[in-house]
Amino acid sequence: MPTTLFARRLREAIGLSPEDHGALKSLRVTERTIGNRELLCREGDVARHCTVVISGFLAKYKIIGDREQILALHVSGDFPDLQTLQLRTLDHNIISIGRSRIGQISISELQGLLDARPSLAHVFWRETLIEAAIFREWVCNVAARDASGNIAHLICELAARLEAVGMVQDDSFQIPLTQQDIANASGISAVHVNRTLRDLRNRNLMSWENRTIRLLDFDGLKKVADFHPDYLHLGLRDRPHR
Amino acid sequence: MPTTLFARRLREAIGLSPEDHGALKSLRVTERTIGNRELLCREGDVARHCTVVISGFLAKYKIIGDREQILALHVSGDFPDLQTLQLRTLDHNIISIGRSRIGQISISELQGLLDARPSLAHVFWRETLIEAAIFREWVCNVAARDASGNIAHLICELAARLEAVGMVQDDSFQIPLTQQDIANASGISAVHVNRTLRDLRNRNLMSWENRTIRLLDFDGLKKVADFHPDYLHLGLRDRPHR
DNA sequence: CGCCGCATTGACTGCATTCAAAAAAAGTGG
DNA sequence: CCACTTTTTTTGAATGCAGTCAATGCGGCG
Repeated sequence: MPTTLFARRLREAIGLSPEDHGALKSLRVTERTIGNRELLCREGDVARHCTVVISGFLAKYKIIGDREQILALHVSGDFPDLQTLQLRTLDHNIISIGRSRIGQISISELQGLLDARPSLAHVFWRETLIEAAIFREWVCNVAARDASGNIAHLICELAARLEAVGMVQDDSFQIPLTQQDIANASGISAVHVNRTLRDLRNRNLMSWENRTIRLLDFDGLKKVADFHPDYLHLGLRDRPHR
Repeated sequence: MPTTLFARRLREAIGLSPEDHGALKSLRVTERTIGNRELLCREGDVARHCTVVISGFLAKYKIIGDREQILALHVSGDFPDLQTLQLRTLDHNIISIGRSRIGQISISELQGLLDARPSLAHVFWRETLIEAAIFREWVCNVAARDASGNIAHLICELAARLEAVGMVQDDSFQIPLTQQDIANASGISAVHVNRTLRDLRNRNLMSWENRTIRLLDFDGLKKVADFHPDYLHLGLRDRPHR
């Protein structure tokens, strides 16, 4: 059950085989709720289980000097810490933004499943590659785009990823991020984030009230962001070679 | 032969098994030289072979508006495009900086080897995870560090990665990057890169002449960069779980 | 020898940061 | 449910770091 959204996204993208789907569903998953700003794991930790996001948002971040740099956001159906299957120690912190529900799978059990089903291992490897592609785009965001492009891109990406798991309705979706979080993600000061959001609002591209983002003009927003969703590899067009 | 440096790095890090090492060496590799600024592959391409860097430097980049954002640098022993084993189309360009020598392996042959040897597939997956960790640190660089920290970190990372394949001698190593390249990598203007390098030089942390970087005070440079090499997962300390 | 790409420096500009303070919203406990 | 506290958002004003523009110097290569 907790891996349903993950399977859904994969089915759209690569046509996950029934056997692999079944194997996924057979995993024993312990559900847990974590509160707002609660730390799921810490830099230097040695992980014992692997996490899947059931609902809510997780953020990866590192402390750099006096800044708290957000490196990635994870939504329902994501596996934020696949890394721990191969690399012993975590090199970043993971926190919940808002209240989240997660599933935890024992690493050894998952390891066993992947050994038994190499095709499933490939699916997880593929996830890692997509996460890397998202990091690359994130680098472009913070390094090359101006404030409005940067933030618009962040919103477009979240919209596309939430859409892929059916969490966008009426061009709207919920996010519990504060403007300070956006600042920590984009490398822009919180004050300037506020001004930039006002700008996007005034141009009738989007609204953001009550933790709900509404895409008033998604095409316009994509244009500002220079957003091309190919890097998310969500569509059927981009199946793996096998 | 062309995978020797790759194997060397892995042996240090995870104690690559003799069988996997042998399997790697058995791969048929076509060597090629590519000239300075020559494009190895382009965004949107469908790759037919997988690349290993034998010598020289490759850079991944994307065009964002009027900027050319460098996303990653690859040195001897790296596989820059493992992604193509799982994701059909490239989402970035790869170029040679300076003259490079690369090896090309047919994707289907490599795919076959990985299917036959799941433990080797794990090794490549692990490589992907480390690349992702490097991207995360890159995000910190461009988003959270100031100009001198950013550039110092870039140099520290290159030093550590080149050291791992034995390409640092006398605290010195060769790089063919121009200051404009550093600018494209770090999101800083070329003029400011120049000033920042002068600053690092004046503080007797490093020198950079004739395409050779000399680490005059590596510890001091690490301090400026806030460099902690753990994320590179180079040491024996961080073996995978299996 | 002359060209061209790269590095270097100065002067000016401007965008984003910082500081500060008020308004609004959200959370908390009686 | 209301009063109180805390967090978040919003705005203004001043500052400063890094960007742009432009000119010169340097060095390698044909």
